[in-house]
Amino acid sequence: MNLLTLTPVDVASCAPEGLGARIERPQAEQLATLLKAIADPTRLQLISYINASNNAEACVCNLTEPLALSQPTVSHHLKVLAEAGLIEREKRGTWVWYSVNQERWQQLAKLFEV
Amino acid sequence: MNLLTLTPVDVASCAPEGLGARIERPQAEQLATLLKAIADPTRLQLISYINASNNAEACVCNLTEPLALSQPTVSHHLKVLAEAGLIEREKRGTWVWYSVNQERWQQLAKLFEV
DNA sequence: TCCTTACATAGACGTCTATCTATGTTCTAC
DNA sequence: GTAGAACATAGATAGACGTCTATGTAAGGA
Repeated sequence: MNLLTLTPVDVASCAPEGLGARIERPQAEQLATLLKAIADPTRLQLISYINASNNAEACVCNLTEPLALSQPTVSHHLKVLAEAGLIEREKRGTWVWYSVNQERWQQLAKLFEV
Repeated sequence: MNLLTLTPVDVASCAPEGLGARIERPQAEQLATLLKAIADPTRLQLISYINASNNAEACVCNLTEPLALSQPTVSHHLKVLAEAGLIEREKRGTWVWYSVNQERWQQLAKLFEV
């Protein structure tokens, strides 16, 4: 399964019941796609750094230095997160501002409800 | 980072504040290890199938057929989940019974709290 | 118009992962 | 103690992933 070729996912419809029932293959694949997006230390840090910034938004140039990664690498991870719908992208002039999609983030919590 | 060489993780200490603060590298790596364990469609299905079984436990031979996977492949995935502390293993005679570690599962929900 | 800055894309490379077949181990039954 | 059943481990292989360097694109300023 390729992370980058899959479309964003409606989490609420993927796992409306948490672990209450068997998860069948298509839903399991959609959920795994979403979880793969955050199952990376760099991307977890990116999300938390964005969220902890002023106005809970950050541009790429604010993230490369604290993470000690090249700009293309940061862009790559942000793209993965954006394609999973976990962050949002807004271009303002030369800068691109990223923010966490709080609603989608909270939807993920439903998977862990019993 | 190798999933199988890392020791289980205390989730509560990893992400006690959800996204409220920056996640630093060591914690990000521990969390990612845990998330990688469930960021796989087969393992998500295994967890849900185990949990939906009688007494919320299942042996390997109950899981190979519904998932259409070989026995060694199922064993491999169960090992990954067990090493992450997400399922527990109990040998009774010839059979080995696996069950979901509900407490740890719910701890993961804390990551998604705002 | 040209330069600089901010960001994205392309391509390459080493590592990790998911699966398989083959084999080992442990337990029960006869 | 031998045979069979249940499960684990080992080794191999194809594909995916994270990172980099190099390059492209778009916006702003002199």
